[in-house]
Amino acid sequence: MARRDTRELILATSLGLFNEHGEPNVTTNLIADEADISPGNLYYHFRSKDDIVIELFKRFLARFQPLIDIAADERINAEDLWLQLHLAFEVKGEFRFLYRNLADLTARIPDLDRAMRALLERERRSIENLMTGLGKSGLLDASGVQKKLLTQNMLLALTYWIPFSDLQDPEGLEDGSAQIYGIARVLLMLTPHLREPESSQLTDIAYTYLSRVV
Amino acid sequence: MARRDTRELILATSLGLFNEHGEPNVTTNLIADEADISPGNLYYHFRSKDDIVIELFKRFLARFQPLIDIAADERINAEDLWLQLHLAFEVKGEFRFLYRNLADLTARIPDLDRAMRALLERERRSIENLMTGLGKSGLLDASGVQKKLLTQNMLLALTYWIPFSDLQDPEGLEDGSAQIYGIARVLLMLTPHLREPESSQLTDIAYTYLSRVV
DNA sequence: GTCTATATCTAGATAGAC
DNA sequence: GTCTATCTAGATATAGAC
Repeated sequence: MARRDTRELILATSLGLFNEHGEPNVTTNLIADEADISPGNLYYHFRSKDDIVIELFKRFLARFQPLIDIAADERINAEDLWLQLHLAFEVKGEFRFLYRNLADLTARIPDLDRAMRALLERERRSIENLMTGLGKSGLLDASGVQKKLLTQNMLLALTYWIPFSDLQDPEGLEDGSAQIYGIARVLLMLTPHLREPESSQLTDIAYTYLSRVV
Repeated sequence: MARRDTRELILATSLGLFNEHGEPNVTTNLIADEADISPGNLYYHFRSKDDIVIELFKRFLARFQPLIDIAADERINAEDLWLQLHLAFEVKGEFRFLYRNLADLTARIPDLDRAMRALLERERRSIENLMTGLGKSGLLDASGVQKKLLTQNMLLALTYWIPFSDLQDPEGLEDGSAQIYGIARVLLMLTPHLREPESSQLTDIAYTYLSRVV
């Protein structure tokens, strides 16, 4: 098999196994076995197991980073917000192993630690930008402290809803229903602080999508 | 040293190290070293490392279980709710290693998996009881779907705020400020759905406590 | 590029003396 | 009850043939 193909095969296999069993529970031998290659071959393509994790993280970042840069723009309507959340949860679901063992992975791999901290910070700023935009439009009614707590609550849901859901109902992530719940969850945090009619509009949109999976 | 003392010493040392470094990163040799005993002695008192984890979980449960049984009662005033949340976050902070590696610990230790699932379910019901009580008193204004999402959001924060906070600011858990934020965070989810004057009352209480740490 | 065989290392756990 | 010494298993990673 061509060099490129095997490398991609290893990555795809690793991602699947990592997501299913958790990264610490997946050995390099298992990856090789599942990919129908030898352990030695795996180490021809990757220097270490951490190297695989780092490469997967890069792929995740390439997909995810653009999504939060969009939100840094000023105005955003309800449909856009939904779509953006949808894409965000979708990508995080595809790379959910990263969030399942976040603390240990960052403790073990300094590069990942830096990158993940930076990413969380960007996400936080992205949410702040969103709220600032809503505030300027006179749509958001919340004090400074409320905004701060609200931001952290949304970030918490954006970070840990996927692992939390995985814990209780792993299948929900496969069929996409868990992602829908995640979106609705984040929107519900926001709507009580929005002025009408936007609050009701966003609530309606959330309910419409929710009705597909409930 | 008496049998009892050494056993307790091992547990206390393990808890400290687990919380600080994460359970997977703490070896039995390190525990023994830190406790100034031999590895062999450790295995005289505990059959396995998992045994230590299970015993610590039992201690956690003995502290935590009573807290959520209180909430299952009908009426609860704002001060009680605050106190209950405070105690809950305090205990979870003391045993935070359990939540940092929740998925892997439950995957590895079947007894812990069952117990943790049962605990999460009890917590969920406890929150539902709280909201049902508030609804009966005419204080809570939320639809069925909203209640469900709100419940899950609160449970998410109750489960993952501690690890999330640990990730960003480990010291906040030592001085207790992270716990205060956790409480305010959960209360803020609830207040937008409460009728006046209870909503404002609860918000004021949250702010009062928050002002101590901001 | 890929394989088989193996080195290395570390963790959990045990044996047996004291 | 506690120690020292050691076993064993399993994981990452490498060496060298093909």
